[in-house]
Amino acid sequence: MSLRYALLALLRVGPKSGYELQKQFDASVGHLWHAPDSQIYPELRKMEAAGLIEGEEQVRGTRATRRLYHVTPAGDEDYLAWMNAPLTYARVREPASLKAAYLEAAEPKAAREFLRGHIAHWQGELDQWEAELERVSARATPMLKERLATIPPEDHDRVVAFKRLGYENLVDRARTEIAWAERGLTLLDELGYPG
Amino acid sequence: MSLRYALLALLRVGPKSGYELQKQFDASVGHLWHAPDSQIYPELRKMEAAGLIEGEEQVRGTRATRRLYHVTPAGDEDYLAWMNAPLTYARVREPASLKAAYLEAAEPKAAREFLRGHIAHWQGELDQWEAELERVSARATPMLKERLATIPPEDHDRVVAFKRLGYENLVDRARTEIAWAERGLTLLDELGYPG
DNA sequence: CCTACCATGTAAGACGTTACATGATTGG
DNA sequence: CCAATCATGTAACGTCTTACATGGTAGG
Repeated sequence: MSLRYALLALLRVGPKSGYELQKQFDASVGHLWHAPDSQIYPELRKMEAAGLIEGEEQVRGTRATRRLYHVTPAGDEDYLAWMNAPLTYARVREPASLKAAYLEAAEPKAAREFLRGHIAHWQGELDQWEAELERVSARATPMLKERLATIPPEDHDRVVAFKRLGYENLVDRARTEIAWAERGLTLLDELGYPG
Repeated sequence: MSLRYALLALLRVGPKSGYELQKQFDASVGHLWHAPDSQIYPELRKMEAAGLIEGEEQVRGTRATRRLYHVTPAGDEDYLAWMNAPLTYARVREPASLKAAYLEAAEPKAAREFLRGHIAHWQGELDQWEAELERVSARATPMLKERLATIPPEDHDRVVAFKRLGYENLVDRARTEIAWAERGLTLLDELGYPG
């Protein structure tokens, strides 16, 4: 259900086409909530059917069209209701924990590669999120610029602070995962696993 | 796909019925990977069809039966292949980050409640995982006892160490989430949100 | 006899992934 | 004219959740 609200968050900044949403998704909210193209278009249609957004058919060249979507008052209301409602948490489902808990079944080499891979994965994520955090702090991302342009200057700091908070959650997460996997590697050393 | 390997991990310890798996799931792997009853029975049937496990029909009383499943050599091989293969990581999908990043849209009271709820949620998880970590360290959980009984004593420490490692991942995660949300509350204070 | 527990599912729908599929326009 | 980019989807499949549905047995 969060895809809907991720899309509404972007559309509330200004009207966009499915294609634009798809691109900006990857470059902004996509860091927080990934969604493939094939999910965005159908979801937009569903949201339109539910009256949350309205698409305006626009001509492009001679034959092509594009649908420019904008948020309706009902959509705005729905978004705010979601923001004001408590979040429902999904039960944990952590493949890495599951694997770690039974790691004695893996070959020593595979065990070490698992932990190294874990570090590599989260380091990659961390790099991206830290870079995005930098860009947000510098108010340098296109979406953020567009968004700040629509609100009074005295609110800018607040908006940036919350955006930072969102990314910091992921940065913290990645750092924790890396530190844990490094402790795991130390454990393998202690257990005499070949390095 | 991890459900399959969570079930195999349990069945490798000893043969069990769907019902036993369901109960022990909640009390052991369920902490690492939640699955509802309605998913376990069909998955067991699929695994049997794939030749990974075999079910033995047992009589219970006069009319009732139960299926006791045990792992086949093919199932064992499949499990070890999974343990030795690199883990594929899913893209991030963090509703809490998403919400935090747009928290200026929430009412001040709702913003604070969101962060307090986040702390409450992860504190609840943390309590459970820490308790389980204690039980694992004391080698006091039924599944672990059953498991240790099947392997040579010199391997016990190793098995316990990995089990601890798995739970520590979740403990670390919960602590990080709590610390983050507390920083978020401090931010709200700084922004002059009513408390 | 009755209650708690043992035991096993189905059905509908939401959500997500991967792969496939097509065509127009703009700028060089 | 060709490549990059704009633009919009469908199809098939798998996963997960929620709710519904049924009956037997063991122990007091």
